[in-house]
Amino acid sequence: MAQDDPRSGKPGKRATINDVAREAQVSKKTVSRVINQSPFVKEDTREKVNAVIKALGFTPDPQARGLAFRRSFLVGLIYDNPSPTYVVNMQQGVLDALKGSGLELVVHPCNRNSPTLLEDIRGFVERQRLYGVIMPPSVSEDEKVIDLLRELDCPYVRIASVALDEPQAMVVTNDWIGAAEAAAHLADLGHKRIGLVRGPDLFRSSAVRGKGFLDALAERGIPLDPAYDFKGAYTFESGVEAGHALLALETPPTAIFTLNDDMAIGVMQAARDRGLELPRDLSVVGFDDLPMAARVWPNLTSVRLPIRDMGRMAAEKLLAPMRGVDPAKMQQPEVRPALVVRKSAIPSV
Amino acid sequence: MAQDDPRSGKPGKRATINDVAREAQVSKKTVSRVINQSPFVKEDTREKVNAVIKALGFTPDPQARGLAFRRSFLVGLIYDNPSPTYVVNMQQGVLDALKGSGLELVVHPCNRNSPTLLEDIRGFVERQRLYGVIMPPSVSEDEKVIDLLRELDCPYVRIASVALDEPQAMVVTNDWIGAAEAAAHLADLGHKRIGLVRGPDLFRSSAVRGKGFLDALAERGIPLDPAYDFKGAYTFESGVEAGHALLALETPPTAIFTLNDDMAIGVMQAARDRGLELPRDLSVVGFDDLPMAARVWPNLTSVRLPIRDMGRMAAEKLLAPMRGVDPAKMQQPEVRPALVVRKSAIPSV
DNA sequence: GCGACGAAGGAAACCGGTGTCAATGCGCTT
DNA sequence: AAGCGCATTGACACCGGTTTCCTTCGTCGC
Repeated sequence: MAQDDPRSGKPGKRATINDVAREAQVSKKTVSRVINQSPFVKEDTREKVNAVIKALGFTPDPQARGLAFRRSFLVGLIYDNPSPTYVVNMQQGVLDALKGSGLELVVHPCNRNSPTLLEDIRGFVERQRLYGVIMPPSVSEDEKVIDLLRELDCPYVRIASVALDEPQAMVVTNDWIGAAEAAAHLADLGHKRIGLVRGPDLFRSSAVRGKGFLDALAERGIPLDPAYDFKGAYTFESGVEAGHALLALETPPTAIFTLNDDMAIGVMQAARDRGLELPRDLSVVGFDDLPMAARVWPNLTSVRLPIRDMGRMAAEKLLAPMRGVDPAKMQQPEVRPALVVRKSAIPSV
Repeated sequence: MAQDDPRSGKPGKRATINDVAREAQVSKKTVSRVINQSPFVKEDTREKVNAVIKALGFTPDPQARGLAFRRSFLVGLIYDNPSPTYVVNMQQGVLDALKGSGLELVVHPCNRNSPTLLEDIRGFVERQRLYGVIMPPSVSEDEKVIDLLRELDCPYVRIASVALDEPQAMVVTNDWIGAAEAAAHLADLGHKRIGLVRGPDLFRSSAVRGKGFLDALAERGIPLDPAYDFKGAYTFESGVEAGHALLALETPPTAIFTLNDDMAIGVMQAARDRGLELPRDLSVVGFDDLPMAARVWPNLTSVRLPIRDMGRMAAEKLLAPMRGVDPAKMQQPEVRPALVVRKSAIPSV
């Protein structure tokens, strides 16, 4: 029957809903019902329409659909995380989940310090009528941004190390346990004098990881000398600084746990600058397990977060309504970090 | 006058073109003309309309506009480059150029080895009616993909180390000169036995960089021992392999140039595994200048490509028609890599 | 046998812009 | 003064879907 249609097979022309309707001898509204899985279509009709859709290779136009729906089929990824690895893995995870859903991913980096942050995001979300937004830290921890999204009535999912929102709008990572495992690892290696290099307060992860570390040490009866507690900035440079500061102490630590990998590598750099041999003279453990961690010498022991999975889970939460899943009833798989033991931390002498 | 409009100031309702038309007492077509910078609008009218647009905070709906234009306001970034740093920097550059244009960036990773690559891209481009596409290597070098985009009548800009297309559809990087500078650097340091670790043939950059290296050495009368010419895979692991292969030779090279940083770091790893001390026993130079290059020990001398700028330039080429610039007449700033000298290459003993 | 009701499907308006084409008004020519 | 050409503008259909509302039909209860 397709050959009765003068336009079938003609390349360069996309089939429209009207073509399908004509070919299937139904109204376009019925085709629309089939597309949108309306339950008010007889089984026969549905099959007939689906057959024509397949024969014509029809795909509904997202723009037209979006116009009518007053909502686009675009998911925004709003991020301010400076780590390329983090961003790309997160994107990948989100795309994994979006595959086949008809949604596309629009990336939107932002700067939390910018005075125009809110206008910027408002413009983006409002103009594009986003289907939803996914945000990793630290922008996910900005309540002003969240308030804005609520005002704009834009669904969102936040990724963070603390449950800041209702479960269906959050993917929570258990950074606490990751840091605790790292601390336990160092303690088990016999270290007593363990330094801590934190991140900036702007990141909730810094506080959570720090607490995990302290709790694990406390459990083992190892105190944290306040002089061993250094506040860094999650940057390589601040790691170098931290390394020098801690290693210059009269009785320096025999091991240092940094709350991210960039700082760990900075600490290693500082140690080497000071003539120490690694890992003999200093054990180091990081957090994030960047690709770099496996490349530096000595290979860095670090805590890995399943970032891609986190992105996928966030997107799945966003899609839950579309899939007819009650988001409140979605299982909440815990995101557990894993300690990746390499060579930068060895038994204390 | 805005207060005459009962809807002005009402939050939650976006102003439409009809609101503007009513308020400005013109037809919506005229408003449309103003939006689209049509020259057939009297100056008075244009100003009046613009005033109302500003007063109402009107922004045209990209979906509606796209529907009428039969083209969306989305730019696709189709990539298969495995390096997160590369991808994120490229994204940033593209976004730099897109800022204020009303276009958004949709990311679309792909796999050149996938049998569904073409269908995948076709679906993406056709369904979204993309405004244009930007492609970095290696997918930018896939002529099947390019043919497809031409068939779909989708504007594109390719980024590559070889001029594969018309100038307005290309951003060409001069990888040749980057590699030549690296080779010259090693030669100037007194090295005579210099090894080369290439990338896979799938990447044109590998051939171009390799040629730059060979040309520079030839110019200095230094031959490349075929045994020193190793074909890697642009991966860390292949770098390790290359390092072992070259360093196991009876008279191993005193310096190794790898065509990317991942392999350089692999070579360094292999050297260390074999008991060599770096950089004393082996000089290494890489290409890409990943963030990692400045972190590893010894800090890696490498060739930096301005990836963000490349992304920006590519997007600017895509935008040229919209901006009324004749793309053939755009200046073609050459993308020159720069050798970043660090500590991994030192004078030959 | 008849009205009520729910399922199934269709006609027309609508989402918010753009294209087409004709109408208007103006200055200038002849 | 009529005619002409150009700059400006608007009416209306259209882009490709969805929503609203209405019709039709088969079935059920009384």
